[in-house]
Amino acid sequence: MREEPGARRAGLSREQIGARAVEIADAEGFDAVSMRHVARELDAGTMTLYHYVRNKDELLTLMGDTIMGELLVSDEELSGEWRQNVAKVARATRRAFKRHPWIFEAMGQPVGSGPNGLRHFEQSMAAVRALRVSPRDRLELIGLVDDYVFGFTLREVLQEMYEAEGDPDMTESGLAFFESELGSGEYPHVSKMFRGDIRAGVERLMEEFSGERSNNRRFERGLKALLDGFEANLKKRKRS
Amino acid sequence: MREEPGARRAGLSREQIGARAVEIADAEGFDAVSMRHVARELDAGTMTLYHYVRNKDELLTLMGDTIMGELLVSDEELSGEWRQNVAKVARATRRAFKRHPWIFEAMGQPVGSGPNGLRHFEQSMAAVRALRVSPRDRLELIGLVDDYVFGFTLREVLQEMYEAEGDPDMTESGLAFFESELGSGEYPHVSKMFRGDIRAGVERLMEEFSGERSNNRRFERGLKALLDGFEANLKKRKRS
DNA sequence: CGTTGTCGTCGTACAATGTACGGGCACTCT
DNA sequence: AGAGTGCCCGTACATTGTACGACGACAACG
Repeated sequence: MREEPGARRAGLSREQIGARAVEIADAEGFDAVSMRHVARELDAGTMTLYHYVRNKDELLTLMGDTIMGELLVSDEELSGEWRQNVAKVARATRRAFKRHPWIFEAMGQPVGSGPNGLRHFEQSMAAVRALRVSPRDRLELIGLVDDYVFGFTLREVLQEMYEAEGDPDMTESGLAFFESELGSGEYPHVSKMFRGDIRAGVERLMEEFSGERSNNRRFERGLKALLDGFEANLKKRKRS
Repeated sequence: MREEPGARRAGLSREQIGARAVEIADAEGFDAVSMRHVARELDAGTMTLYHYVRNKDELLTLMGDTIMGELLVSDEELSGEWRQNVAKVARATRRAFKRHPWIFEAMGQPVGSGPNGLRHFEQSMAAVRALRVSPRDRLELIGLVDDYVFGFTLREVLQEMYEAEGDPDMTESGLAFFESELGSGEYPHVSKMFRGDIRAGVERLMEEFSGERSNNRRFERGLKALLDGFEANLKKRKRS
């Protein structure tokens, strides 16, 4: 039940709107985020939203910034060691994205240029403050890490969405497709991985690369590799 | 002009449909890809498409696989050195994604599980065939590289889209927002980068991090860091 | 107190989209 | 000739984003 038409209500705020939209997306999926739905959830008329956002794209941007707010780490957690700091921020980022997997369906809207994006940037800069290199190298490092985390988490989330669709028929037909293609002999290097029983091999591989434990380990190893390589190249350059 | 109703025409194929849809997205943007538009471009009735794809999502998946076909490298380019092979595949991937930036707006649909995705997988496996490690490590490596390339290119493409909107008003207001936020003193580490003139500093930084030359260099350095780190960790593990 | 203007609110209307449904034509096989 | 099969597509409908304009509440001012 809404109030009288024309009534003054405790005015909405952009943050509030963004937060509600995020809740809807979390609960009912990204496609459930329509202007009408968000407005209804806020006990407001649909068109009222348009006094706070220019259009739906801006609402999506708002949602993006809401999430950027979630990947902030409390300042006490940041010590003097840059590697641990970077790792902590990276983990928080992955966690936040995994909490809101639909974020990747909202790509195409700028994410990370809002206020909270700026805060994340500041935090990243703070994380590497003890690293004595040029500002450019600092930027390159945090960009690199962000890119890796983004790519990794995107794949992870898509894979989980795919599995969660729960359509065993789809899984079955996908597996059958895989099996028949593999049998064609066009994929020697892939086939070599599954000596003999293709189906069992694929299932083993899927399992090995999808469990949470396994994903965490791969995430950490990739991050370590990235940081190790970056550090090694730094030292090499300094020496010359 | 279409032919008579009911007329037999050289039947459409899924590949053909996907390719046309990709052309439309390239030329007029992702939002221009509607069932009606694609059908019209193929001189077919709208509903005809539904005999080749279950729904629009499947069309998007088709488009994704079309692009996956573009990031294949000719076999002769793959030598015996795994690092160079991996780098070549990575560059081809980045190039293909940059040719079709809208790909990132189509996320949420599985990309990479179609036939061409499988071919890319095979090619990646072929690229690292000379690396004498366990299959699991091989998989981890190519996954890592794909993730990095994905994340890097995504950021790159979004940034270019943002710049290309060409709305100087938006750029101006963004800059003003940045400037006022920076002035608030809440971002000490970021501010320290721009001693004095914030606006000039931001513009210099934007330029430094957006030119094609600069992006190429960052891409290569990130890739090198990733591979260096991975290789070093391999050796360390083997030694112990 | 009346007038005027501004601001937040929203109902209505419209164009565009995805797609369910059902019917129609050309062709193949019996 | 008749029956079946596989493309083909027009129509219809629900749902979406959003342009337009009206209406009420409040503040400022006379």
